[in-house]
Amino acid sequence: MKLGEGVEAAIHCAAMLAGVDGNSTMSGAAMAEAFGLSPSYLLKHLNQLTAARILESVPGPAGGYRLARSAERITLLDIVLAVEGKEPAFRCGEIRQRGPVRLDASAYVKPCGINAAMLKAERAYRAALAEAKLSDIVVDFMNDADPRTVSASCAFVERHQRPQKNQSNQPSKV
Amino acid sequence: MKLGEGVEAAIHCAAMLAGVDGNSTMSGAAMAEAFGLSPSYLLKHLNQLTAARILESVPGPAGGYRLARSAERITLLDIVLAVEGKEPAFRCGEIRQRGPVRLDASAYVKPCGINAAMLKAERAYRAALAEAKLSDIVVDFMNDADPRTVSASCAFVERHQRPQKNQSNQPSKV
DNA sequence: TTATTGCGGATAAAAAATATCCATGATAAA
DNA sequence: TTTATCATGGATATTTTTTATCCGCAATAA
Repeated sequence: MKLGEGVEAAIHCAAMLAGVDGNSTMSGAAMAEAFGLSPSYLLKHLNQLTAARILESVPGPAGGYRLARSAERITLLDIVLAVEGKEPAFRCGEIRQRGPVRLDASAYVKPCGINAAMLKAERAYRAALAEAKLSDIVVDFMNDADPRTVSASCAFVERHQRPQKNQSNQPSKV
Repeated sequence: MKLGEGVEAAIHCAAMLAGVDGNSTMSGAAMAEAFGLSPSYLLKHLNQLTAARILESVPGPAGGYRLARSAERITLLDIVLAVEGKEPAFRCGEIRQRGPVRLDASAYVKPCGINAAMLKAERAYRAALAEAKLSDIVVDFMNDADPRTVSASCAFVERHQRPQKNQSNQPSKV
C-alpha cells in the first residue's frame, strides 16, 4: 500500500496556491523550484488537479495556476483522488470463484465479505481525508510552523505570484 | 494508492485455514489450487504471514500451514501489515525543505503538517482494519454467503486438511 | 511579433510487483 | 534407510507501474 510522490507534491502546491492573492497565479515552474521537483513531471500532477477542477490554469505569460475555489472547500480527499484516481486501494479479484470447482454464477451474486470489510476500512480512510480541509493545513502552518519557514514561504509566494489583467484583486482564499 | 494482490490471497487463505480442525494443516499448493493462484508466488505471501507469526508452517509430507492463534485474535490489519509492510502509505519526502532557499535544519524540527494530516487518516484506516477480526469474516461467510459456496468451501477444507501426528485434534479456532 | 505558459502525446528510464525455478533441510510414510 | 512431500530462501526473469523527459501545439501578455 503506497501513495505516489505526486500526492505530496500536489498538496504542497495547493497549500502554496492558497496563499496567492485574489486571482493571481503562480507558474508550475515556480512551484517545482520551490520544492525541488522536476518541472515537467510536476505539470502532470497539476494537470490532474486542473482536470478535477481543484485548480484553474491560465495560459500565456503571467499565466500559471490558482485555486478553483476557496481553500475552505478543498479537502485532502479531493486532492488524493484527483492524483491517485478514484478506484479503491483494495481491488477484489474475485479469487473466491477462480478455483477448480466451478459453481454456477448465481452462487456469487452476494458480494465477497472480505472485499466488503476492506472497503469499509477504506471508507474510514476517505472520511478522515474528507475532514481535512486545505484551509486547516494552511492555518496550522501559519500558526504552528517555525516562523522562519512561514516567512520564507510567504516571501516566495510574494515574489512569484502574478497578478492577472483587468480584474481587481480579491481577498485571500484561506 | 493500491494494495498488492497478495493481500486478497492472504486473507482468503487465512480464512480458509480458520476452517481446518485442531492442529491440522493445509498445503500451500492446495490453497493455490483453491483460488486459482500461482503456487510459487502464493508461497511468498504465506511466508510473510508465517514470519509475522500469523501462520505456523510444518515441513515434510502431511505438512502445510495452520493459524498460529485463534481467528478471534487475528485482524485484517495483522494480515495487511504482514503482506504490505508496516510503512505508512504516505511517505513524506520533506519536499518543504528541498527548495532553493536553504534554511537552517533547526527550522524543520516541527513535523510537516501535511504529513501529520495524512498519517492521521491512515490511523483511521488501520483502526478500522484492526476492528475486523478474521473470525468475523468466517462467521459472516458461514451465515450470509450462498449455501453452495459454503458447502463447497467446507468440502474443500475437509478434503485437503491433513491431521498431524501424535496430537489430539483440538476444537475449531473460529 | 515574440516570449512565456499550460496541454497533450509520445517516449524513455527506473522502480516495483508479479512470477518462476532450483537447491536445501525437515519429516512422514513406506 | 529410502523415498516422496513439503516449506524455505535465493536467484532470476517477466510484466506492470511509476517517474521523468521531450516536443509540438494553442493561448496570451507584452
